[in-house]
Amino acid sequence: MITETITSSLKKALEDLGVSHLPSEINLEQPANKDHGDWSSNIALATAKNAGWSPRDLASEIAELINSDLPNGVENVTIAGPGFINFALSPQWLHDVLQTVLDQGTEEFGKVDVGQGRKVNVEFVSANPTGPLHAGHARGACYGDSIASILDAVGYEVEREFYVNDRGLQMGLFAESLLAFQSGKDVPEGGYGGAYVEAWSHEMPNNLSVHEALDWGCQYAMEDQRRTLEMIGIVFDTWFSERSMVESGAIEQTMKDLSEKEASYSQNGATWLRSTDYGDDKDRVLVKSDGEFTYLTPDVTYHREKFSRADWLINVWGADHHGYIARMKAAMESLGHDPEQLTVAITQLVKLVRSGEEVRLSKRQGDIIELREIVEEIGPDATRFMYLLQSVDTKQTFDLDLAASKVMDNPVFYVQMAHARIRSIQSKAEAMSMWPVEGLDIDLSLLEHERELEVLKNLFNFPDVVQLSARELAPHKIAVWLRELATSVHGFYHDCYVVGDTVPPELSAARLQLVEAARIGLVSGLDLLGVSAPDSM
RNA sequence: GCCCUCGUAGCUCAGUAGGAUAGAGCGACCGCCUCCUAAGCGGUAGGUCACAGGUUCGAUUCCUGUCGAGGGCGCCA
Repeated sequence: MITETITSSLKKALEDLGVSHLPSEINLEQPANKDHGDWSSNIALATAKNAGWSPRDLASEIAELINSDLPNGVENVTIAGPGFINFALSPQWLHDVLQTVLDQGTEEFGKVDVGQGRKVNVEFVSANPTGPLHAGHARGACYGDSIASILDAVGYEVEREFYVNDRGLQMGLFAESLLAFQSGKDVPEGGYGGAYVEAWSHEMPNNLSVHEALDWGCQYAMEDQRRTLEMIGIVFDTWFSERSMVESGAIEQTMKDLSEKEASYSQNGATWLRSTDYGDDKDRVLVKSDGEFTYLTPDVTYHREKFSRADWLINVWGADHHGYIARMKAAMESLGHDPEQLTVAITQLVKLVRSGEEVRLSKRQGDIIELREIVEEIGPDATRFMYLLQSVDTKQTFDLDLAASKVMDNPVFYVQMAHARIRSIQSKAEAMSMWPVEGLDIDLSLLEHERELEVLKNLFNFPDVVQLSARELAPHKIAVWLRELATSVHGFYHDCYVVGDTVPPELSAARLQLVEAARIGLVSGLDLLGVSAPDSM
């Protein structure tokens, strides 16, 4: 690859000049400014001081050495600014990129093997089975599914998991609320009064015990949530039941083990986790003085169970749960697990805006905005793309009008449109028997238009973007890259006619190759976000 | 009081394992269709990267502090 050629030429020049103390890796970057060449190195700036040179002199010597024996594909080397070394390349390297993309196709392009088959468990959504999924669940749902896809692409063995809180106080209240609605009584204190509870209660068979109503309600809610998630293409491998850990005795076992490791103690009639031993602010109650578990205890058991199935655990939690991280890590550490192998990704809140006004999510009134409503309003693709467009570290303002609009302002349509245009070109070429191209000699060196090279540069970046988004668990980097690729595709489309009377057949053939590579790029990126690539808009 | 995530163009947001003149979309203004989707392309205007120190050849990026926004600090989940 060309970048390796450049770095080895830099290394050789540095050796020839007697510069030691090289950094472990020589980094190259693509300068924003085209006057600075195709690739740039700051190695002279980084090493000059130790070597006793001025950065600019060192850069100048390096450039002279490389210029005297230019590596294949490099046209010239110049220095600029405080001591940057800039490489101008012939377009050949981009034609190589094109060929690689075509050879790899959508199955391979952008995939690498940094995970090496290690098992990662991504737990997300995990909403209580006491009602439909609402807007607040959506960001974590889209995010969790996308990072799972990205980790899969970089070689991890991924399990998507939903933790079902099918026992405990909330479930009891939910069951009683269903029964109350069914028999026309008042909802119990702290119960669920939403309109959906009343609607569901009419579906429920009569004369159920509280226990039976709980089972029924849990199943009904899970089924409702599963269908909603399916609407946006999210399918879980595992739905893990909290209750199953009571029945199997796993929770009791965990209590016993914590006690044996002296990670827990009794005080004031309750059992406490000694979480301050591992950096938590205060110790936490595991078993209340009334004998009931707190929510923490099954959850600790659950995480421990997950560790028996995976090498790396990722939890996607909302910002309101961040205070919970320390105690969970402390619990895992006291049970002998490495807290570094538990990653908690926090998603900040989303503010929904419609007609320029914030959509209030008032759960107390029961008038929650259901995720289903959003998907029905704007469609699954817009739902996923809009949620993933932005870093989950920042509060998001989600404009429902924009997401629903079928105009260029809408990023998802902009990207999908690029794909639709490509398919349009391909079907036209197909009708003229120019595509697919078979067995012909295709001269990719005909591709030297600025717009063509721009598309190829973006394609070149994709594997790095995938790795970076995996390392940082940041799907928005994929979304941003897709917008850039789409921009270059629209520019190419505008300035470079592919199939037509005015285009020489050899150029058409070469451009059709580029079009196919761009298609592979768009499909590959969209796939990681769970967004479709339609043939027409 | 302590902890977490933020503060970048009028708006919505990228960018930062330290790099050259800080980017995109929208909105505003000005151009571009006999031909593959004008659902597009190009250009102009718009910034003390919240503020103040520090480290560095170089800081929007790293460190400290201040201010501002949201979230968290339960024998609730």
